[in-house]
Amino acid sequence: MPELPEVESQARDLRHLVTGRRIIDVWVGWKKTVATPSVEKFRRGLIGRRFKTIQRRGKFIIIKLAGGTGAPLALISHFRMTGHFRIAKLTDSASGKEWYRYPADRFTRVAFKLAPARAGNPPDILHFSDIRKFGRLWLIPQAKITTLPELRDLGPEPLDPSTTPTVFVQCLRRYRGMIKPILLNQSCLAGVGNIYADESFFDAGLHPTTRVEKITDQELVTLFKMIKLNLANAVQHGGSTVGEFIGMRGKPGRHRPHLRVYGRAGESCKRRRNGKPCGGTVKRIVVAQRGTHICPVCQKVRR
DNA sequence: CATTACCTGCAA
DNA sequence: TTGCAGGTAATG
Repeated sequence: MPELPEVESQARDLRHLVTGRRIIDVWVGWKKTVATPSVEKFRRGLIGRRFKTIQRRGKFIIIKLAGGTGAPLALISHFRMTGHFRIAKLTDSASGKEWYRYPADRFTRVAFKLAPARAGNPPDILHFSDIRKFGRLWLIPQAKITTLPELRDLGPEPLDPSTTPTVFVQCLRRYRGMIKPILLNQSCLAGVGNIYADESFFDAGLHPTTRVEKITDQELVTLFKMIKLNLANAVQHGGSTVGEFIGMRGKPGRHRPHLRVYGRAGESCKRRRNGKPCGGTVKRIVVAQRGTHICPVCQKVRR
């Protein structure tokens, strides 16, 4: 579920569903999902604390916790390829031992049992589900959020007004080589992944293998605008959902039909000029070991 | 730079 | 059975 719009959608759902809720138990089914600290400290740190605020940074979700003794803590998540949160009610009467399996989900790696929202209600289970087990969770003091290496080296937020086209262009000028891998490395913008990179290159009429040093400032500004547009539209639609459901209650994102190249190999290009279709066929190539989708008519290779 | 590793499921 | 998947870190 993983690019900025999908993570933003999850963060918003979390905000509505778990803000203020208290964690009363934690189950860890795959130890490596907990990046830091040890599983025991992770459980001890979380139990008894409440979800206070929920923010997104790039593809990370940062949950600040309240309560407990000692330094205030933060729970941080990264979904990588298939991670996502889901919430379910623990209405089963046999809710004792295997509460984390309710409802049945083979892919739950970590589960958080939340105290009932109101007396008399059943507890809720917040599942961190992740088919491929690449997703990670961190529990660290809030004071260390900005120094966590994974967060420290992130570029600016694409949709933040303080991230101007100039900021973007000047950052890219520090690099040389193919534009796509540079854009995907998160250091000039945080949150752009494979789908929205391909869509933005298409909209900007840029071939993803073009070397940055061969791209003019003006073209980079256009690329930046297209990135913002694609991300903002996708956020409006609740993300793109490619494989699994992404909504916290199982609702998929609605942006998929708006994609113009990603996942459309072999189909006709959607671009029209003066009302006439471009006539090209979307092609799948490999750039920096990632599947890449282009229209060979709209996006010319340049050396 | 490119390749490999981390994992599992699914479609061809 | 092979290749592919929304990501990133580690290693030549």
